[in-house]
Amino acid sequence: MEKYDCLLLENQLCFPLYVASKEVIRKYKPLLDTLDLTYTQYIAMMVIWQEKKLHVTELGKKLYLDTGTISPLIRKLKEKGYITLSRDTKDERVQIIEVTTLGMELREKALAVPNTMAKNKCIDLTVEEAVLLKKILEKIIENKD
Amino acid sequence: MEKYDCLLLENQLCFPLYVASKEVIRKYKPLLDTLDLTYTQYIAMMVIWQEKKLHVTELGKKLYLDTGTISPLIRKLKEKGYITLSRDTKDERVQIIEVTTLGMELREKALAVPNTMAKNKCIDLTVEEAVLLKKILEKIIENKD
DNA sequence: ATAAATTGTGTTGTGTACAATATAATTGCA
DNA sequence: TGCAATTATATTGTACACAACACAATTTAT
Repeated sequence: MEKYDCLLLENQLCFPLYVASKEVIRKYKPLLDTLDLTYTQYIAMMVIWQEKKLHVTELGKKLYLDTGTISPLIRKLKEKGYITLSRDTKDERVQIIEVTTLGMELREKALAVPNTMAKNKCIDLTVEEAVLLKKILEKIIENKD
Repeated sequence: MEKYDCLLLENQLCFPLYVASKEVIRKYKPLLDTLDLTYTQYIAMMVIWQEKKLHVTELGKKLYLDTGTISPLIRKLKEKGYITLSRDTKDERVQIIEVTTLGMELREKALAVPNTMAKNKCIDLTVEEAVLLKKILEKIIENKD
């Protein structure tokens, strides 16, 4: 055991985590391109499809994203016509995101994304591995200070 | 089982992967700040500390990074004085990265990073979980087209 | 009621990421 | 040999990602 072993790339856990994350997002890219969505826009739309109507802050919290990321993101989704933005009359600071008809139509097309990912075995793990991986990742995420 | 369940954020594997990766990098940030390194610069230095001398393309391959990312990255490391850049006389296209004395001194300070991460249980997993996680992540990475 | 603290959002600056394109140097092959 | 293909790298453009700062609206405490 050498003194510098702890600084070898191959001994890091953070590095395969970082690479795997990017690789998986890369696998999504060709599918998302057909919807004219980026990965971040895609996960944002997932929340919006489910909630139909929510605050910008709620979206940021669910996605673990900063306002500096969320602000331009929702502007893009609005430009594409998938959402509308308005202010809460009760609290003028709050911006309300609402999905449009076009946005809900996109959901139908988006069904092809997880289906194709599964069919093409883009993340080729056994069910047990996938379940375990998800559990361990969630443990890391919960471990936030 | 609803038709749209496959589009729920909580049913994705990609999302916790993406969040966990960012969270772990976020944990490194205060430690890396003391070295005036970003996370990407840190993993680049790991390879450079190990190899002492290598080509830009080799570095990119090891880090799974594009030239568009590597180019400005090594420029920064050169500005900080941790590496020198020169051209291979045998092949003028090739740019050679070499670690400087200052770069090797940084390695000593950098030992504190993995040590502190471990001490503070920044990724608080059991040894079995960590080993398993690494193995599953590497399986995902190998599954590249 | 009013100053202080908090909340919700936006902006700016720095640093990735990567696709697409460009270009010069080198290699391979007819 | 000469030219096409390949290789190594750089640049440009788009889109995050987040820290730091700003600011207005709201809430809290006195």
